[in-house]
Amino acid sequence: MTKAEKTRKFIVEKTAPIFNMKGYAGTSLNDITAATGLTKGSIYGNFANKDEVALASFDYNLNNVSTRIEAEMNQQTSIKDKLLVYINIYQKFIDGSVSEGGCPVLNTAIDADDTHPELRRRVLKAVLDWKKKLAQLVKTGIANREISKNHNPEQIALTIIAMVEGGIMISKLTSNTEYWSLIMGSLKKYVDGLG
Amino acid sequence: MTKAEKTRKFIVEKTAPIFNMKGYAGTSLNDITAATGLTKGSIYGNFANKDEVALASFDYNLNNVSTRIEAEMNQQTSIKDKLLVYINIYQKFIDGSVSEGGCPVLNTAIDADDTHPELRRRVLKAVLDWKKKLAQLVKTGIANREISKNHNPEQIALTIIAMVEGGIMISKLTSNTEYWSLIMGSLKKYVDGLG
DNA sequence: GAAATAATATACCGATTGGTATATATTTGT
DNA sequence: ACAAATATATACCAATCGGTATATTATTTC
Repeated sequence: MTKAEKTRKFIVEKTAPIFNMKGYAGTSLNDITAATGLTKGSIYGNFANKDEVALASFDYNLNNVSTRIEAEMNQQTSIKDKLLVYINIYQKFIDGSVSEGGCPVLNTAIDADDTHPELRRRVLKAVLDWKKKLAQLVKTGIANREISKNHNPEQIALTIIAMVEGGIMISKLTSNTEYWSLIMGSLKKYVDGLG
Repeated sequence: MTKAEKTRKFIVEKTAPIFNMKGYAGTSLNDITAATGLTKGSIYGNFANKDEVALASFDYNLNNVSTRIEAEMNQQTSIKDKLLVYINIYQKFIDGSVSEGGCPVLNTAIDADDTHPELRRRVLKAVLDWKKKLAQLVKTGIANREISKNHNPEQIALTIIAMVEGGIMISKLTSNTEYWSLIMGSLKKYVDGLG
């Protein structure tokens, strides 16, 4: 790994949480230099512009989250338990240990959908990939007879995503983890009821 | 209504959609003057600063949405139908006829939770009020025997809010109203199952 | 309708915005 | 170790940021 690659990575690691918390417009180059201790010249030696830093930061935040989820899923054997991994990592979503500032998919979707086409494109892809992955799990569950076949995999996938993201919004805003537990309780009942 | 009050209202009406779309940091005073056709002097003659315009805009957007929801609820007789009014106004949420740029509760929660304490306070109150109202409806439904008594009203309220807001995020991002229908299909099933 | 008052426009302020040209270090390959 | 290449820092740019003092124009009130 060359020096520049290391620096690029370093910049992204320090900057990604800021973009996740403050959004694209709310994050200034001054924020970036302050967080990294580097100068503007150094930032622009490694990135063409603020957009490139924001996009790399989103990719980093997304990768962080999805890697963690995937690892958690791999520890589960049944499809239903895989669909429910979100319940157990709520603390990490809310306290910031996975991604400071909450879920980058939710944050970026709201931040960018009316303002930043390229960022929107990436988060759109993230949501569609997520949906696809969950729907595939459901299909496997139907093939396994773990889930009864009268269910629509896409609908289940979308419902899970909506409950998770809506739950993150509520829990983060209210700083109330009990709310998260209640919403996830409904999600568990929903998934259990698919059998 | 004095001239100044009219102007204040006019400024908010023209500016509120911009704040809803672009967020607090993303909306500049130039945006405000461009949208109203007024000058900066006129804006600052009616508002102390950008914060006041943003707060008034949020109040306006929130009032727009909750007035519309309340009207819709009043047309329904059963508790379950009241809990499901969100389904039928999805078009208005997504196409912008209720509030351009999507749901102001969701947008402002994400925009302000890490950046703007006063705005956060207001949207927090909005969510808690919403939860309280839905929980109260559920309690009435339990008293009516429309909903069975083994249910937790607060949990039901939170679950509905999460599904609605998560559903708005997904539908708005993907511009796919079919996704909204599928998620609301799950919500309907959930509410119907409370009986 | 004139005087007092309230509302809007003009012209400006310092600070900050994203971005760049160039000089100075620092790595890297030999 | 030394040159060539790369990476970082300095110093600057025009444009825009939120905000204000003051002048001008409407609107009330008598």
